[in-house]
Amino acid sequence: MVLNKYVSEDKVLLAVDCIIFGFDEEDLKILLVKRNFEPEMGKWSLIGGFLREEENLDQAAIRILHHLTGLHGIYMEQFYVFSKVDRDPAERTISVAYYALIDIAAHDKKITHIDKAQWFSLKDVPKLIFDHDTMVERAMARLQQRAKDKPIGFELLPEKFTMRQLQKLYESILDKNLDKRNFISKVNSLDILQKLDEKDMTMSKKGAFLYQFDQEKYNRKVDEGFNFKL
Amino acid sequence: MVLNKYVSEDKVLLAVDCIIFGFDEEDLKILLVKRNFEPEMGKWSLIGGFLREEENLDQAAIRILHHLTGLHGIYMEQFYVFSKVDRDPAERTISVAYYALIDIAAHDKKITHIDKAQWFSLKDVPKLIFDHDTMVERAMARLQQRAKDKPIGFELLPEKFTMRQLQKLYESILDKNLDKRNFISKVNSLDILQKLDEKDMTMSKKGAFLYQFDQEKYNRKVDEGFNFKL
DNA sequence: GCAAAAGTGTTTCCACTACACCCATGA
DNA sequence: TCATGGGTGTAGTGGAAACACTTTTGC
Repeated sequence: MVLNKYVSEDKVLLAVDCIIFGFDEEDLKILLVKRNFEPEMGKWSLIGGFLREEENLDQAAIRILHHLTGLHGIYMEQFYVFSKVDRDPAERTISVAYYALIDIAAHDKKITHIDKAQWFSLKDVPKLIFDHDTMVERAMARLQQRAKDKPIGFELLPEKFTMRQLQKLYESILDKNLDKRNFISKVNSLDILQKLDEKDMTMSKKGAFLYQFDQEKYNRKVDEGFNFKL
Repeated sequence: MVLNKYVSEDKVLLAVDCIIFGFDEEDLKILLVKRNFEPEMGKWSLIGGFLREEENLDQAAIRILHHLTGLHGIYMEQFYVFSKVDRDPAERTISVAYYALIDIAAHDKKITHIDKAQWFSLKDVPKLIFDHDTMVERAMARLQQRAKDKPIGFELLPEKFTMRQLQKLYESILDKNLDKRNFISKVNSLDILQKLDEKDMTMSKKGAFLYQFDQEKYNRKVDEGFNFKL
């Protein structure tokens, strides 16, 4: 028989909040919703929900993201817990924050059906409820850090993309301009992209070659202890 | 009036577990205790406790560390949340893991009064309860990462230390040998140490100069956006 | 005088940076 | 023919790594 020895301890509500990053060829954005319950109903907020008895936090994050956006198979990573005593005025709530990376273009139809969900450029994020502003800041910092040692950028792009798109994405994440030639040779040196025979003709008359992330090659390199730095 | 709209949500126990790193001139170690309550009484465990209503997680971590070791003013950092459904067989418990860095020598007297607390070399850690092994692994990974971009190593050394000690510490953390000359010139280039006129005579006939971390200089450099990399 | 740790510089190499021109095409 | 974005190479610089000998002094 297993005794419950913890009966005298306080229990708390454990929330999961998601910072959903997207990229639309130009700008890094996050997805926000108008909160439809009290407190702070009608204000802009991250999407979130509560952990349930039968799931772990990763599962909760996936469930919440899926429930509110219809999206599956999204890259998510837990990055920090926010626990200020009065962060939620309604009740003591601890929130585990996750960030998610999605390709806006591929999933836009699914998302836009949601009432009151809207993409905001990072430069242009409104005041959010509770400590959600802090969460966004911190998610951004973590994303910048991660971008430098793991090729997560690809999660934000369509399966096929041009070098130009990739560069613009990294410029958005790192918030600085990069040199075209240097960027390309760095990326090529990683040797994790497949150059396709197709071209993207939407951006120029000449057309730009499309590339594709090669997950297998990447996995092999990770196994070999290859040290990614972008 | 603020309504509690969350009444239907599940509440959970939120634990804090601490991976306490120490360094003793030779080896990187962690502090473990023999658990004195059920379940798993008598097995080796990280120190931990539960979050209380009136505190945030950082405060809880500080309280728990202080309560079990008598130590104050210790460097601590939250690094991950563990939430597997059955991680604690007694009851659903989510654990927020912190790592702490302490100077064994300076605090050893205080710590050793604790029943059943013991330092273990990292190479030599026994099987721990629950998922504490995973926590230790992950803490170690985080420590290695942090050591590279923030001079946290000094938290593990006495106030005054020799270059040799500092090097051995970094060798322990990074788990690889470093070149003496390269290490010293890298450290010197950071320009955050004060060389003292004193020498440590315990390790050699010649004696080795003692150094001291210069917090002010460091803070100034951080403000100036200096990019630490060790 | 020798063992044991402290201290000290130089060279090599590679990765990062800066930088400018031609190409292909549709209009 | 020209405007637009696509594509390509090189030289210079700075930090990281490799590397060996002399100094001090207690025994």
